[in-house]
Amino acid sequence: MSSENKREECPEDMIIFDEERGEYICLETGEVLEHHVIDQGPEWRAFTPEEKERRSRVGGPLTPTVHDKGLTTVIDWRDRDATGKKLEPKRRLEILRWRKWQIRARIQSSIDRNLAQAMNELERISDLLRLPKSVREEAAVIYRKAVEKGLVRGRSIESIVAASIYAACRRLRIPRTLDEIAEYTKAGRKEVARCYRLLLKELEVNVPIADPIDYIPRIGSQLGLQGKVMRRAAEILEQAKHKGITAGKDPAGLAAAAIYIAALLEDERRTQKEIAQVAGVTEVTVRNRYKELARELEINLPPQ
DNA sequence: AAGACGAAAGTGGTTGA
DNA sequence: TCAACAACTTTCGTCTT
Repeated sequence: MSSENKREECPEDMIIFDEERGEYICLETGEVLEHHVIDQGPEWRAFTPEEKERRSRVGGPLTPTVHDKGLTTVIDWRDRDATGKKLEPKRRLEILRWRKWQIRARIQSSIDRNLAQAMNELERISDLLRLPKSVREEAAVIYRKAVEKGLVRGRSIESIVAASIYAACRRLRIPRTLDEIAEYTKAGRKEVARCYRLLLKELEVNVPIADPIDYIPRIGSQLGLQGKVMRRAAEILEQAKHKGITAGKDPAGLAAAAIYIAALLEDERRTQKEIAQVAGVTEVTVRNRYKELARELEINLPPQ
């Protein structure tokens, strides 16, 4: 398809994935490169002999988000056989025992039990946040490592799961704030943040520093802004980064401020309040950041 | 009436002795 | 472990559109 060609034409670092809409967007041209990419699920074509070998077995794809990697058989709860006939009482008892045994075997060790529960949590939170599959799987891998290292002992599964999700988002550069994730946990922001720091320290999970530019497509699309506004905002942030005035600042706040300025310049004005709300910061922060950006970069704002 | 502005005081997290 | 510190928030009165 031509959209694939377009994506190749675009320089790598200028492509941004807007996971809200499932689109790849080029920051240079603002062009939508690929529509409706919901997530990158397993690819079922096999190109090499080994791949064929790996994929020839029956069953779903192996996936780390199911605690046993999706390999269990589930015995139906209905007391009927494959043809739908009711089972004989004796046979029924046998099946009952079998079912019980299978459940025990499935959730055998404490690690497995832990993972089973954790994966439920992971799915729950990921669903609420509408996270793509790639993040869920990354989070599952991180969580698994945490369990294996015994980091969960003494802490709630939920908060470690939330921390894993946050780490996965950061790794894959899918901007989600800690607050958004912590919102769906009982543990609260503070505890999740502590677990997140623990994960960083104890596992070798390296996380790229949060880039405010990553927040632009999300905030921009939620405000219904045109591509040119987002491009302008990205330019502003790029300049700011070179000037070294972005360090230590909340990336969401910086992105919000850049968008505010860009929207003014492009005659697509949005109020500080609107922007602050979707960016998850206050108006005051948007104000402070945008004043600073305008001053440092000597941007002349149009008179209102 | 709504938006923008900035001062002042409070919060939570980081850093360095 | 404690205090200093920067960034951010909350709140509020004032000015502008």
